[in-house]
Amino acid sequence: MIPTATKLIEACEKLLCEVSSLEELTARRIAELAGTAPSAISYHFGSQEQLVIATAERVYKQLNAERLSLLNAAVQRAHPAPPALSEMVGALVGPSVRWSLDPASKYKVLSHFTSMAQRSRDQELYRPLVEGIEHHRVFSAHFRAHAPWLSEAEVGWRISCALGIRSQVTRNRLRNEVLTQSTIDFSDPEEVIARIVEVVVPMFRAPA
Amino acid sequence: MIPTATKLIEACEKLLCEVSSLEELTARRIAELAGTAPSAISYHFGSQEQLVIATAERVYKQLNAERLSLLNAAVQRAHPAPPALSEMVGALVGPSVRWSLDPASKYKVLSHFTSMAQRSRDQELYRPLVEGIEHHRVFSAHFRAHAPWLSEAEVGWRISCALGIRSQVTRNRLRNEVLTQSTIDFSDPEEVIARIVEVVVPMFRAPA
DNA sequence: GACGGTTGTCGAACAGTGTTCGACAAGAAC
DNA sequence: GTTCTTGTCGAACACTGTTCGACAACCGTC
Repeated sequence: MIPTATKLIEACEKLLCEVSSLEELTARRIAELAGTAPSAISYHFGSQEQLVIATAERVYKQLNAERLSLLNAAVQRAHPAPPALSEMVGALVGPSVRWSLDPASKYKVLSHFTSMAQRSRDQELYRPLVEGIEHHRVFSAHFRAHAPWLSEAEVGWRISCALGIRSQVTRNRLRNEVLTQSTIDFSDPEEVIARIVEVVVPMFRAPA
Repeated sequence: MIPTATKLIEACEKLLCEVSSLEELTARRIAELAGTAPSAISYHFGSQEQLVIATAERVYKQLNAERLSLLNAAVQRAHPAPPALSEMVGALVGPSVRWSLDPASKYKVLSHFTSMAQRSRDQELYRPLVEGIEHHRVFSAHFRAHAPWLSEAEVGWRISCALGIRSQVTRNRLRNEVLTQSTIDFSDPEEVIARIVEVVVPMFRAPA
């Protein structure tokens, strides 16, 4: 017997993947798919918004696990030397880029979630998720081994920049294609990752 | 006598600036502020969504004008030499960064607009605005003078990356503060711009 | 076994949303 | 004077997320 709360999360996740716009995600449809009543959402999660947050949290954990697993694999391969900068950047931005281009992935849960976070009236709800960046600290340590002239904060800033570039390709694909005159194939994740590596690596070079 | 359509745009703009969440932007409030009936929105613009698009378009034009004016000023100052890379990057990302930190600016119109664009069911409505990048072409030309080893498309890609980094600071301020351990004052636009310049300029260096 | 109390489920009702539609008015064109 | 267009308004519609009271199922305690 699956608990209703779990069934709601699973229905919400599935619906978020199918739907092309958040307007199509309604409490009644979630409840129907979960085989329960709409009021069950409020009862178990407080609101529909918090149900979506709980759903996204699960997916985020999977994404971050994939990042760390890629990073660890790179560390193992290069051991005892530190892994190449390009491999670390690839581990950081690779999973999101691949997910965003894979229709079978759960990436749409995340993209819908971030757009919901921006629209919400109660920003506090999102604080715990936004501040959860332990996985980034792991990256920070390895990056510093490659760029000892940068402080931990400076490395953190560059990680943030890399993620900003990643968002630009996963969110504004159309705009990117216009700006690059379609010379980059933004439907090929490996090419996109290579291009990101190309601009991010120089950020870690020693100052001239 | 101001036409009703104009009054609606102005009311929408004002409301978008005051409001902290898009949920607070309702047809009835817009109509009330404009001194007309809610149905006037559908009559003049087709839908509330299209009214917001028309409102955002006006603001975008002002932002892009400011960018080009900064770029031209830099060109004049440096003439006949090309302006410094840092000044061009500043002209590109500076206006959005300053607006986003100035409560008196109309930046909230734009941030609400982009979050609405992501949620919409009808992406086609936004295509004209997203594809409008003539102002970026002007930047592209000047960047190339500084980095002749890059193709126009490669320069466009770097412009896109710079804008992605910009979005990261204007949208995810909280996350940035955590990642950089509050060593960067993200409420000071000039410091933020300097930090962006610091990571973007190396992207244009010649390959090693 | 009988009894409260907790926990969960359901459906009706509520206040709110954007949009549609028919009625009506003002003005221009003929 | 009539007809057509343009614009405005308010009532109505279908929909939204959430609340609330009724009811059922379970649990521990007497």
